[in-house]
Amino acid sequence: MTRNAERPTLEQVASLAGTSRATASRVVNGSPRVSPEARAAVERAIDALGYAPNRAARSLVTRRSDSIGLIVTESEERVFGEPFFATLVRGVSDALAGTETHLVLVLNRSDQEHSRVRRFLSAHVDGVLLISAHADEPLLAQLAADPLPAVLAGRPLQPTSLPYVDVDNAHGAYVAVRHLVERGRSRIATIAGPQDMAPGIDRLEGYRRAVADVVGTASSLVAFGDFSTASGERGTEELLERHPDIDAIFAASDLMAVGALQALQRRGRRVPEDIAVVGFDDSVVAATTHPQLTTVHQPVGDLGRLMVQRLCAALDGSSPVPRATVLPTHLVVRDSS
Amino acid sequence: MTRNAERPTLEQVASLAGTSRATASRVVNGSPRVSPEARAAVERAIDALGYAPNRAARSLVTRRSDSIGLIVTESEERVFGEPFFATLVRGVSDALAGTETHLVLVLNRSDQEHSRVRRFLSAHVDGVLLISAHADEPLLAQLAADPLPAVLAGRPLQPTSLPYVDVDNAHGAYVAVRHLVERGRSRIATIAGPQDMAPGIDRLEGYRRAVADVVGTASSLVAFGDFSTASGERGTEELLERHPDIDAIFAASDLMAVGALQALQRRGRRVPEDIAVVGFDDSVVAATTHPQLTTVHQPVGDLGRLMVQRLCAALDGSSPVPRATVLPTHLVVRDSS
DNA sequence: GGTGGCTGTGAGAGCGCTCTCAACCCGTCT
DNA sequence: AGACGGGTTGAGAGCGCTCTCACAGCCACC
Repeated sequence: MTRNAERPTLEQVASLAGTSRATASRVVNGSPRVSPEARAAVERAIDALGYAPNRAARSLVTRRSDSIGLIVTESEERVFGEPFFATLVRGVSDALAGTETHLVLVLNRSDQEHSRVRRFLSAHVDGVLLISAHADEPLLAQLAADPLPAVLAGRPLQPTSLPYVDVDNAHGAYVAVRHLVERGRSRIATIAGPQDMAPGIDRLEGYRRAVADVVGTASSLVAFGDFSTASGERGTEELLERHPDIDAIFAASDLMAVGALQALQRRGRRVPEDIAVVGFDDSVVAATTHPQLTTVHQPVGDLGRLMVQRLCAALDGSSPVPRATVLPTHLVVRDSS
Repeated sequence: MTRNAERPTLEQVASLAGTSRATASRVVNGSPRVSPEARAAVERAIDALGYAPNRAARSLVTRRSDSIGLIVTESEERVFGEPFFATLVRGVSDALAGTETHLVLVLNRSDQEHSRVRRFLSAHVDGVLLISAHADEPLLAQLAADPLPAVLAGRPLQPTSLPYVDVDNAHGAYVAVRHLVERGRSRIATIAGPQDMAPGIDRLEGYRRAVADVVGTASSLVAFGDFSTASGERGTEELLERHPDIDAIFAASDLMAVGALQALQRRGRRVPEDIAVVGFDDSVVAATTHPQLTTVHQPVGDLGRLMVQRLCAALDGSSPVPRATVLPTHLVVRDSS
């Protein structure tokens, strides 16, 4: 384990450059108070030795870790469509690319690991990005009480002072339903998501607002699911039973929309001729169904990027951090509507 | 940024416990050379103060970072089915759960970031997990030359001394084709993946071996794709044109299988009645197609877990690290075959 | 009663870095 | 000529921890 025993230190750089360690440090950290000659000499020495600063030593004195934590709670991967996690991580990584900041990943599974996450938080990162679907996420309270800067993915359900970045779920749903109306649909039902999760609530609200905007459209064509394919099937069957005359379904997730397509096909209803279907997420599956799914796209990569930006702002205290940032969603029209 | 100014140090723990810093350190690190009384006193002090060791200070002296890097190259997320990344990370995280080791994520996008990755490697982690599809990945050579322990996901194409963990692509393909044979299919074609990637090569090899096992089966019913849906469509059309009488297609990825389903449907070929289709990956989309896709499941979570185990073995030098570890794949039979 | 080993303990060095502080050089002003 | 000020520099402390080393205490043995 004692690798890199030969890694050069700042001391060696300084002595090769013929300066003191302090001056070498100034060069490494880009201080302006260094003469051009000294700077050049140190830079030459750095190249010659292949010097890279020892992060631990630096952290010890600066009291910064130069890394941020990405905490993902268990349920998340199941709830969001699969591209979500990878795309978000990509966005976060993008935003971090120019900096020296590391991204430390913590998947928060069970309660037994909770203490681990806590210690982790307080000791090892400068800030935290939290991805959590659970409304009752105890970490939220912990983070709010901690001086550690944190940014949430998605609107939290309970009141908290922590800033968050979200996609405009309500407006996305609203636009999806308006689209169905414009296509001439008048009996538009929805399969809503869980009502203990912000996306579930907000997408249903968008649906309701759009339906209320249209005079003469019934407003109670709602079934509830859990974002899964199976629940989409169940929801569709329930809707067809209660309201056989519906001519459109807005599903609050692509997977539920897939379930709807399957249920409709089983019942012999043609999509989009008899019933139009719109999903939400613009996940991989949306392009693999038959017919291909009209769905609401959410800018997940931007979500990650913006979370980092907000966190960095909080870290260096340069600019005030807005408590809420909401990114626009947009409709992707394919063949199912 | 000067948060946690009040974080307790080992010194404070020791003084509260009435011992020296050295003894407190022994307790923290679980040394057996401490009397029960001293241990209890220190533990009480730790609880009272809410002490957590300063990682930077520890790293500085131990010369370990207690973290490992997960390096993912750009193309990867596109190539593998979407659940791949999340599931692998989950497996890695699982394996790390009991330890104090952190997981640092690096997405290696462009060449300009290459130097960043290099510095990162040499300075900040004890070991590396590399996920890379590219055969010509320059990091491979760098890692092989570096004393930094590394474990690869997937068989590397060029010869290297680095250990890797892979899933049994060839056998998975073999089993898939044998399954088609058992279902009575005799004109079995394949849409192979890119031949500059190990999974593409190995899955084709498995197909060829299975076909060779069956006397009287033609062996040149091969089209090539890039694992994407679109390439699956193209490959299917190409196959149908060249060999209109094929009665089964083994696609080297689920997405290509989806493309095949779409192309077949357009041509009015029924699946599985006229043509059976089998995919590879057991991704989310496999369960959302119509008919649902028979596919080869690969234990991606186990892949991650095992990579960590191999890396840890390399780190503590306890046991020799096998150069290759291959995990079994298995067929998931659904409706398309 | 002395020797040897074995256990538990504390003093102290030092990991590589940043940052404060005082010193220094040199040109400019009184 | 002396005082002053801005720019540049180096000495040195110290971040919180681990780990070596020496030593004190204790038992068993000759």
